[in-house]
Parts: sequence; structure tokens; C-alpha cells
Amino acid sequence: MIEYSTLLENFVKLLKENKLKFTKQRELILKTLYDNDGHFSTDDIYAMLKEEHPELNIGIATVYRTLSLLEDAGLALSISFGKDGKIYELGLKKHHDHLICQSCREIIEFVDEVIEEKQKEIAKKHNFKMLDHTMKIVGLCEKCQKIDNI
Amino acid sequence: MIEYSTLLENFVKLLKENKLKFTKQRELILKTLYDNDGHFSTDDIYAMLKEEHPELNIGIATVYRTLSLLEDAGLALSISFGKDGKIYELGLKKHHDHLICQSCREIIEFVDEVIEEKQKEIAKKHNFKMLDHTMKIVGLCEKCQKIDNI
DNA sequence: GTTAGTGCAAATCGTTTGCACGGTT
DNA sequence: AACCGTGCAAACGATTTGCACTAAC
Repeated sequence: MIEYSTLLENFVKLLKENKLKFTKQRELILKTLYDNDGHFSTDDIYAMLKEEHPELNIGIATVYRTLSLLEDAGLALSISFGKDGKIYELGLKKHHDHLICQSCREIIEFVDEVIEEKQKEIAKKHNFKMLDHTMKIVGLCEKCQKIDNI
Repeated sequence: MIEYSTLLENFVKLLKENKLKFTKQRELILKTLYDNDGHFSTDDIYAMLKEEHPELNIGIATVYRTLSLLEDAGLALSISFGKDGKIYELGLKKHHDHLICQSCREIIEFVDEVIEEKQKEIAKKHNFKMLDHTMKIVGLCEKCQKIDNI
């Protein structure tokens, strides 16, 4: 995994290149994604920052704006599902897909080279230029299967 | 492909079983999905019904309610993408995945048995009970690649 | 006659935007 | 000093809901 200091350097450079400013808010949102290696909704991140940095008095609009900025920059990526289901994660990992537990919302990441390869083939066969691809397996994790059977 | 009359019978039966009523609105929404083999947003269907059956004076709320009902019943299924991107299709076909053109919104369906098999394996390996799975390849179709290069 | 469905308009919820102010360059 | 980012509150757009009325049973 990339060091936080390196990540931060990249971010600062990227901002500079685009004549954007480096603010405490932007830094903390990036850091939150980095430190809490996981998947969070805009609101999750807003709540975490409210909790951990109340002095910032951050606004939800800033969280929306920043996550969107990070996504455009390739530093974060989002997964959407059903209505009201959009979560972000740090965008620097190798491409991977997700298993999502419908009940507890646990998320497991996985990579399968055979599937990756097949997807390329399919796009090619249909003369599509593939820009993005996502796969989600929704179901019940081990724990929730047991609970649901009670 | 299933006959419309059979589909309708199933629908009527299903409604009866759940003490729900068979209305003109419900029938026409199902028929619209059946006749126009494709992928439509709630608004698309609303517009089509306004156009083709102005005497019905259908309300958008009914379209939302009915599509949701059809989805629960397994007669329709939805695909979501990015904000404001939810479309429905008739839900009686064999499972398939989608190639989506980012530019013109063309949608191509495909099935790949190798991928299907791999997904089962992955769920099993993680002790997940797979309930649903979706794969989307987003990109540019042949036509739009050319246009975008001008 | 009872119950469920409908259209309408209002409410809701996540997200975006305009603006005046404050922070970064 | 110039300009961008921020918080706030208002605006927005898709979807949902409460209600009185109508249609299906």
C-alpha cells in the first residue's frame, strides 16, 4: 500500500497543477479515506469529520464537492447500488470487484483475472471502447445467513 | 420468448394471490415493457403511456408504484447507474449483463457462461449466499467512438 | 359494500448551487 | 491583492406519501 505522505504529495501536486487550493478540509477527507481503509458514504465521512474534528465545522456540501474532486482526480472511486447507495473508497488500489452483504452491508473485495480477461474480450467483440466496468455480487455473508435462518 | 397472454395470466394470478387488484394501469405498464423490448426509465414509460393512452390520464406516482411492484414480483428488473440512471426491463429473460454506451446510452445485452461460473465460485469461496449479481461494462459504442474523435 | 388503487399535490431526501465571507496563494 | 473554497441556506430533481375519490372485487 502507498504511504500516506506519498499520497499527500501527489494530491498537493495535482491541486497545484490545476490551480486549486490545498485546504484543511480537502486534506482531512483524503486522510479519512486513507486511514479507515474501507467503504464510506458521503454522510459517513461527514459524520466522522464532525466527530473527530468538530473545530473544523465542516459542511456537508464540502464533503460532496471534495469526494467528487477526489474521484475526478482518480484518488477515490465510488460504487453505487440501489437508491441511496453510493459509497467511496480510496482509489489507488488495483482494480477489484465487490461482494456486498445485503443485510449487514459488509463488503468484501475480490479480483478474478479470468473475469477481467473475459470482459475485455466481450467489449472487443462488440466494438466497445471499455472505459469502466463493475461487478457486484449481492447476497448474504456467512454471519447473516445464520441470523436470517433463525 | 414468452407469449404475452401467458405473462398476463401469471400476472393476474400473482395479483390474486396477494389480494391485489388488476387495473388498466398495471396491465398497460406490463404491456409497454413487453411490447417495446428494451430498457426504459420510469419517465420513459410515463411518457409512452401519456402519448399512447391519453384517456387514462395516468399519474407518475402510479408508474413508480407499478414498476416497483413488477420488480418485487420478478416480472421486471432494474439496472441502476450513476445518479439518475435507473432503467427497467422485462424480467423474464435469461440472466444477462450489460454493455452501456456512456455517450448515446445504447445498451447491449450479453451472457458469458465463464463469468457466470466464476461468480458462483467466488461467492462460494467467501461463504456468501449469492442472491443477485450484476456486471456492467461502461464505455463508448462503435458509433460514439468515431463521433468523439472528430 | 368493502378494500385497494389512483391522481394529485405536498413532502421528503440526497445532492447541488448561489452567495457573502474567510483562507490560501 | 486576487482568487478559490467554504459554510450556510435555498434550490433542485427524483421519488414517496397522505388524502379524497374511484374502480375492482
